[in-house]
This record gives sequence, structure tokens and C-alpha cells, in this order.
Amino acid sequence: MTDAAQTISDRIQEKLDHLTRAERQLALSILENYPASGLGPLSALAKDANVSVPTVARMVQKLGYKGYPDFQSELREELRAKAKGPIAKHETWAEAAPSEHLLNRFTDAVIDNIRLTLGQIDPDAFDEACALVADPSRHLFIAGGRITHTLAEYFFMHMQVIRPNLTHVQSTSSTWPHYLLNAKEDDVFVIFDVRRYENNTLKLAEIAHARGAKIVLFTDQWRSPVHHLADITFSCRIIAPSAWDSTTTTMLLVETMISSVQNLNWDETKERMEHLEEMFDQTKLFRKFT
Amino acid sequence: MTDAAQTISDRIQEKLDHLTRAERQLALSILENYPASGLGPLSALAKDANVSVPTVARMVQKLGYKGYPDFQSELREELRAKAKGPIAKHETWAEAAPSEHLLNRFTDAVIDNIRLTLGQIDPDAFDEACALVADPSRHLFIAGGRITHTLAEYFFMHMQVIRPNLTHVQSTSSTWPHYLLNAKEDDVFVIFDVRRYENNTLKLAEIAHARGAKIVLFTDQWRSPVHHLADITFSCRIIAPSAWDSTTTTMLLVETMISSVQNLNWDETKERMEHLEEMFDQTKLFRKFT
DNA sequence: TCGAGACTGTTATATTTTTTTCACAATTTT
DNA sequence: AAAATTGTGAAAAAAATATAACAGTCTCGA
Repeated sequence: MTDAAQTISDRIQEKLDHLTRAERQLALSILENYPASGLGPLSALAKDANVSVPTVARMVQKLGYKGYPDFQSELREELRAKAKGPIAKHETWAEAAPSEHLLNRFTDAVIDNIRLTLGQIDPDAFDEACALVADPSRHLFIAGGRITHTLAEYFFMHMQVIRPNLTHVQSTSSTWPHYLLNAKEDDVFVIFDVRRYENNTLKLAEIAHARGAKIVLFTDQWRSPVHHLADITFSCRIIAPSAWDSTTTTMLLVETMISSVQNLNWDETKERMEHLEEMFDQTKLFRKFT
Repeated sequence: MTDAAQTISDRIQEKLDHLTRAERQLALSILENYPASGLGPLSALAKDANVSVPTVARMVQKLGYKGYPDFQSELREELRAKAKGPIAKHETWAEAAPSEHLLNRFTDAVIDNIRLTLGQIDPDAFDEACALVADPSRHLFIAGGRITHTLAEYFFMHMQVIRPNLTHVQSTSSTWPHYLLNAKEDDVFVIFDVRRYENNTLKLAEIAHARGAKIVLFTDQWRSPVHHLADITFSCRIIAPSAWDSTTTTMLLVETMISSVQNLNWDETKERMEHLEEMFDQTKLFRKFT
């Protein structure tokens, strides 16, 4: 444990379990900008982590240092050694694992996906899509297929809080709600379709398109055939070192859209969220934040 | 402080010619192990460079800083920026959008989450968890709560293809399958629990723990209370510029685990995937790949 | 539900360290 | 030799740290 080969970062992480709430909060804050934040004055660190000055002093000693200056000098020593060392590259994500480890390879691939996907996105189209989705006067249909079902559900769950007047449609479902057939011209469909593209989803899109509804499509880099019917298409790169494709990038886009729509409807959302909080408090479904 | 694009190292080197002998000696010493030596006390730096204390004070002001502490805080700021790495900063993701656009801010936050999360992961623990989950002789229970339900379902969906003998439990469900109460010692629970932590999930974990089953937990950086019962915990950073937390990082880990487990069980998975393909072809649920 | 105990922030103070500045002598440079 | 530079020693000022006492809060077990 007290081996010289151990970095202070390791040491903190190791003891993370034995720390109390405020101390853990502090520890995480230190790791956040490691090691810079630990090299400033104690008071600044405390403020940064939103804990009190004594908490910092107490934890540093708990970690086994004689005092804050002692802790700092070890940090500097580590920084010194690191700068000297031959391995200055920080290209691995899971630092404790070799770069060939799946953790690093997979993350590399996903970051690549994110980079390439975002690079192709037209921000105006994105904003336009958000505006469409945010408009409560349009009925919002959200549809996913077999794989994308979870994404659609995630999106639906959040939209439910943000706005009224929406429906979750599972394209693989044998029975579509009949009012879907009555979709109006002003309605919006958010459709998820990645390979392998599903016939049902295409049919659904055709119905929507025939009724003149707007279609926002999340698909992969090869583009679902729904693409021809969609008003706005987001194609996400989904390549991963796996037998399956990665949904992570699409998830990122979906979450960004949720955040954006939420901002557009903030007044109403706020109210709805407060109601939700109340409900949760009443049902005691959740524990108090610890 | 004047030029943002210039590092302090650059600044020192630039002025190197206009410095006197002792000052140059000091400057070179600072650059020797940069930036560590500049972050210690002034007196230590002076001693290190074999110059007097006033020389250090004089030069720092000559370089344009208000005082030694000012110089230090700039150094720390630089270190901070550098630690973020080239990927996190200095790059706009959606190139067509300004860096203040939500697309870029959100992605920045998520990349940060990924970096910090992966940095804390113990690859051995990860491999161990994958091995547990891959073992078909253990019954696999997958449980998620309100928010994490979609993640759990996504994981379950893929595990279904990879291995038999598994169950999806929705912790918020009013009725848990009765055989959950008969969980054996060798069984494995994969539990998702992020804030706000759910009491039902904790109860479920307690049952599992009481029966001696293994518990693998996916939680957030603050750690669900289930953590105390879990054999292996993955804490994912979930901060985002949004009223909600981001699940993207957790999704990344889940997908990595899926990929890893799939590799471990490849022989069987292959067979099952082929069966699945056949089924899909027969039901004509999917279109041919175009 | 209640109470003991642990945890944390607040406030205050003592202590230590660090920084800044000074005057002046020694040394080097021009 | 004059001017600039540098170190020495010291001391004042400022900042940072360590510690204590205490009250409010939360947790957990009875």
C-alpha cells in the first residue's frame, strides 16, 4: 500500500471508500483537475470543492500526510517524476490498463464516433429539430425499433417531463395506437432506426409522411431508408470493436437534444419537475441524497 | 495574463536574453523541471537555483507578475488546461457551430465524464466483473430503476443473445419474480442505481446480498448506497450542462462490458446470433441491408 | 419514532510559513 | 572607477495552516 510506486491519485482512490461524504466530495474535486487543484492554497481547494477548510485539513491527515504542505510537496514530487519520465503521453483512457485492453480500444472507437458524428452535424438543423420537438402544440410521436427501443424510451421518459401531448410508439408492436393514423400535418415524429433497418419502422414513417407530419430521424452512418422521408436526419457513427454496434454516440445526441429542448421550454419544465419532485418525496420512493 | 495563447515557459524563454546572470540561472532552473519547481515555496526555488530569495522576487516581478503567488496561480492554471488534454479542450466538436453552442458544450462535458470515469476504473475489477457476467452457470439478474431502466434493458437485450439463464428485474416493479427470493450463492446481480437512489433497488440488493449472490453495481460518482453491498462497483461521472444527468458514460461502459462478455463466450454467442438471424429472416421483420 | 453518535460547517484564534521589502556590502561588468 | 548586479541578514507584513469549540444535521440502530 505504501509502496513508492503508488501515485497520490491511486492513494486517494483507494481510500475513497473509507471517506465520508464531504471528504469524498473533496477527493473527487481533487481528482477532477489533478494535480493542479491540489497545488494551490488550502482555502482555494476547499472553496472549489464546496467544503469547509477544516474538512480539507482533516482529510489530508486522514490520508496519512503530516499536513497540507506535506501533501503538496508529495504532489510536486510526483509531478516532477512524471515530467521526467519517458512515458509522458496520456493517450490511454483507463490509465491502469494497457492500451490494448478493450476498455481503451472501445473508448477510442467511441470517441472517434463522437468526433466524426459531431463534425457532420449541421447546428442549424439541430436547432430546428429541437424547436420542432419543443413545440407543445404539435403532438410528438417517438418511435424506436428493436435495438433502438431503449433510446426511444429514454427520450420519451424525459420528454414526458418537459412537455405534454406525446406518445411512445414501439414500431415492432403488433398494434399501433389508432390515433397514430390520424396524425395531423403539424405533428412531429422522432424516429430511431439503425441497422438492421426495420420494415415496421419504415411503414410507420410512410404513414407519418403521408399525413404530412414532420419527421426527425436518428440513424446510423449508412442511413435508414426512412431518411428519404425525413425532414431532418442525424446520422451517428456507430462502429465499435464488438459484434454489435455502439449506441453511445446516438445517446449523446439524444441527451443533448433533451437538454436543448428543456431550455426552450424551461418555464414549463421547471414547474413539471417540481411536481415530480414532490411526488417522489411523497411516495418516498427515493432516498435522501447522501 | 496578457497573451492567453502563450505558456509561461514560452514567456520565460522569450525574455531570457534580457535577464541578468543570476536571473537567467534561475529561469533555467525553473525550466529544468517545469512546472513542478515553480509551484513550491519561493525559498525552495531560490535554493534549488542557487540564487538568493530577493533575486527570485525581483525576477518574478520583472516578468510582469504581481508577485510570486500570482506567478504560481498562473502556472497552476496552465497545468489545469494541459491536464485536460488536447482532446477535451481546444477542439470544437460540431465544427459548424460556435463553441458556445450546446452541441459543443454538452459534448465537452461528456468527454470529460468519459476521461475521468475511465481514469478511475480498475481494469482487473472490470475483467473480473465481465467474467462473472459471462459465466452461464450463474443465473444473471439485471436490475434498473426509473432512470436506469433503459440501460438495464439495453444490457439485458444483448445478454439474452450471449447467454442463457438470465432475468430482467425492474426494481420499481411492484412484484418481483418469486424466484428472485431463491437466488443462489453463485448467482450474479448487475444493478444500476444513479441518483436519486431508489429504495427499492437498495432492498433488492439487500436480498441479493443476504443470499450470498455476487453484485456488480453501475452507479454515479457519488455512489449509490448499494455500493456497500456490491462486490464490484463502477462509478461513472454523469455531469452535464442540463437539468438532468448524462447516461452516456454509463452506456459506454455497458457496451464495453457487452463486447467483453461476448468475447469470452464467443463460441456460444456465435451460434445464438446465427439462430437469431434466421429468426429475423423468417419473420421478415427486417429489410435486407441496403 | 427517538436518541446516541458521527459528520460537517462556522467562527475564532494561535501558530507557522511565506512573501515582501529594506539597507548595505561584496562582486562583477562596463 | 563608476555603475549595475547580487547576496546577506533582518524584519515587517501578509498569507496560509492547524486547531479548538460548538451547533446544526444526518445516519443508523433500537
